[in-house]
Amino acid sequence: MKKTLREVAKAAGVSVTTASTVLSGRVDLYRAATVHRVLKAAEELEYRPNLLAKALVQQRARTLGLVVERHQGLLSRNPYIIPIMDGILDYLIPREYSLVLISLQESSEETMSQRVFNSSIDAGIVVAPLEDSPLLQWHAHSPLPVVFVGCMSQETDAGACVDVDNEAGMRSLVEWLYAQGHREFGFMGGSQKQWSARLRKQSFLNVLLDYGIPARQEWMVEGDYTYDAGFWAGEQLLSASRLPSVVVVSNDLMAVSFMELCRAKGIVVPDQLSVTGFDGIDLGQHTSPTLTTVSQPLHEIGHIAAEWLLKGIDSGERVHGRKLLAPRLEIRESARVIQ
Amino acid sequence: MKKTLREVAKAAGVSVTTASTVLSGRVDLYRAATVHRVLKAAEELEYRPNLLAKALVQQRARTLGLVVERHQGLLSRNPYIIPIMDGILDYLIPREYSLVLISLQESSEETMSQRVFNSSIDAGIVVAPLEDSPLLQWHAHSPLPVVFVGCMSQETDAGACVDVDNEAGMRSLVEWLYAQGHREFGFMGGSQKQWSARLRKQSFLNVLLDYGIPARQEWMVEGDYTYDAGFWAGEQLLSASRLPSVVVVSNDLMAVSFMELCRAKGIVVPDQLSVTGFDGIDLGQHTSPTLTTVSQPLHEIGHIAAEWLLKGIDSGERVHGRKLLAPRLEIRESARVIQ
DNA sequence: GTGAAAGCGCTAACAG
DNA sequence: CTGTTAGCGCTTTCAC
Repeated sequence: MKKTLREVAKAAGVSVTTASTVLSGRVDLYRAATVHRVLKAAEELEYRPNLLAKALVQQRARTLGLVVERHQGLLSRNPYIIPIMDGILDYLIPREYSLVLISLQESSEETMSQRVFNSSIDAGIVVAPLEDSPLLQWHAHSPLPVVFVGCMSQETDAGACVDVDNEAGMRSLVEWLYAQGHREFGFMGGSQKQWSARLRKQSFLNVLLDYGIPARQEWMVEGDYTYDAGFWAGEQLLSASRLPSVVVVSNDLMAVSFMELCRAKGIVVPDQLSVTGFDGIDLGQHTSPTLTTVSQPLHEIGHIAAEWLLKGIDSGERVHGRKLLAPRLEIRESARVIQ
Repeated sequence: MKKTLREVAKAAGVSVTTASTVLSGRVDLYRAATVHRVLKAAEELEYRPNLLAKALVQQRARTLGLVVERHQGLLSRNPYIIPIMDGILDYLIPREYSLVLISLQESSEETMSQRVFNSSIDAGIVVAPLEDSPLLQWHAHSPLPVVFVGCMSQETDAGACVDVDNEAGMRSLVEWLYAQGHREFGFMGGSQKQWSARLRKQSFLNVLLDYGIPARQEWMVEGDYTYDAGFWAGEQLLSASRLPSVVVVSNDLMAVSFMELCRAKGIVVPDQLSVTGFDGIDLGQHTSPTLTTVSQPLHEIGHIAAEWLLKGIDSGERVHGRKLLAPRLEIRESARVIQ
């Protein structure tokens, strides 16, 4: 059924070594006639190399693992992962690497070891783990290269992370809002276990501080980045004695549901209340009003993560470094000028 | 560094065979003491089996491939794939199978063989290939089990497909529109190379026929399921001498951009024109107006495809059969009653 | 109950 | 230039 190298070698009348070498492209080592016989035999037999065997002997699976925790629900509920996947794949495909999806239902150390380090991957990309995730202790469990996306690894300098510059993004957004005349800021954050949520909140507060604007407690609420959170955290915020002029929401998904809540309550966005998001997911372009937000170069993040890992795999050197990519302020309809 | 079975065996003072057998769970074959020694050694050495080696010897990689063509662009542009992936993963994870993503930039027979059959998968799930895709000739190239999603395989009875019942879905939608008083139907189809697009269009026409409503040519346009197509195919439709009362769009993505086009042109949906979609992607719930559509049980489709394949792999029998899942009519805001 | 031996399909020294 | 030899780490008859 499935043809092996040995059969090709036999058909070509050469040794397995010769067949292997020729088929791996080092063609100049052999006589043209030999090369030709091998190539022809392989062609005729429709030979397909067994990558498993190759991986075993070379100790290299040519496969990366994309590890996502599912505390936030399914992939469908984490729309920002998809463009990252595209970026990874675009880099991997021409280099003949594969991507396996590792989705952790619960991320105990146990499951992590089982599912992540048992899988035959050469390296991993970990997306947005929570602060207490065992995934952050990756290197304590495995020598495999890893790049963290959407967070900074705890480890002093051993880790590698690529992320959007959350601080710069939040700053540019708030400064822009200030320039539009906003002076009363509400904020809906994400779980403080989420690295990006902490940074965004901190940065928001810093900018307010710079402007000498006090952060009013009843306008500060905390959700968990999920669609549902926009509603329940939103309810809390809207119950304040008075509304701010703008609510800065820490991610797009919550911003979208928060806008829906506003509509349901008869609060017109942006006329009565401005709302902004963060991430730049596609959805924000289709809501009404469209969402003013800070967009992440997600495709590029995936690309860079993959690039670093392949380099690390090839060189055998540890992958480390931190790269913060520039965010882009997307000015759309959900935030308005205050006279 | 990485511990092997041999080291475990040595540490436990048993043979590799014994260690292998014990660790594979057939514990009753050995003396309790032996079992215990092996287990303890494995634990202490933090032994992780090399799945590559296991796969090689068992001729089973415990991996499924999700194959998508990229004629429609990146994954980010095919939002319906994500819930399918979730469905597959939910089935695979507890069964210790992995999922690798195979995204074909161009699907010549060449790349298909290279990328699909070269990858170490035990079976494949092919999502919505075009009519002329070599992927449909899967069995001519490989004995591996495959399930087609979102299309029927050409092969007489050899193939396996799971899909939403496009005909029933379209019928229920059009019948509902008729019941709302609509008599003038426009239609924006997908590429006729796409199986689902053909079915949906045919079914649409059939229902009109049943009602004795003529299909007016200037109200029939064809896009290609992409976001952009909603605009260009939409332009064409809106240039008709007169507008229908409703435009039935063949997928949600085009319906969304078509609604945006209408808004840009000052045509109020649904007051001046009703619009409906098909697929039930999340986006449709967040547009304004929200999109009336026919939703597919995508998670279930993924689940069933994975289930069939694992059964096929285990039994060694060819996977075949066709399963059409019931669609659900989602009545939202974009289509209205005609007095 | 347990172990020796063979081999999955391939690559990589090392001879010749 | 080409072939022989030795494994990669594991499972699996088949003896003992």
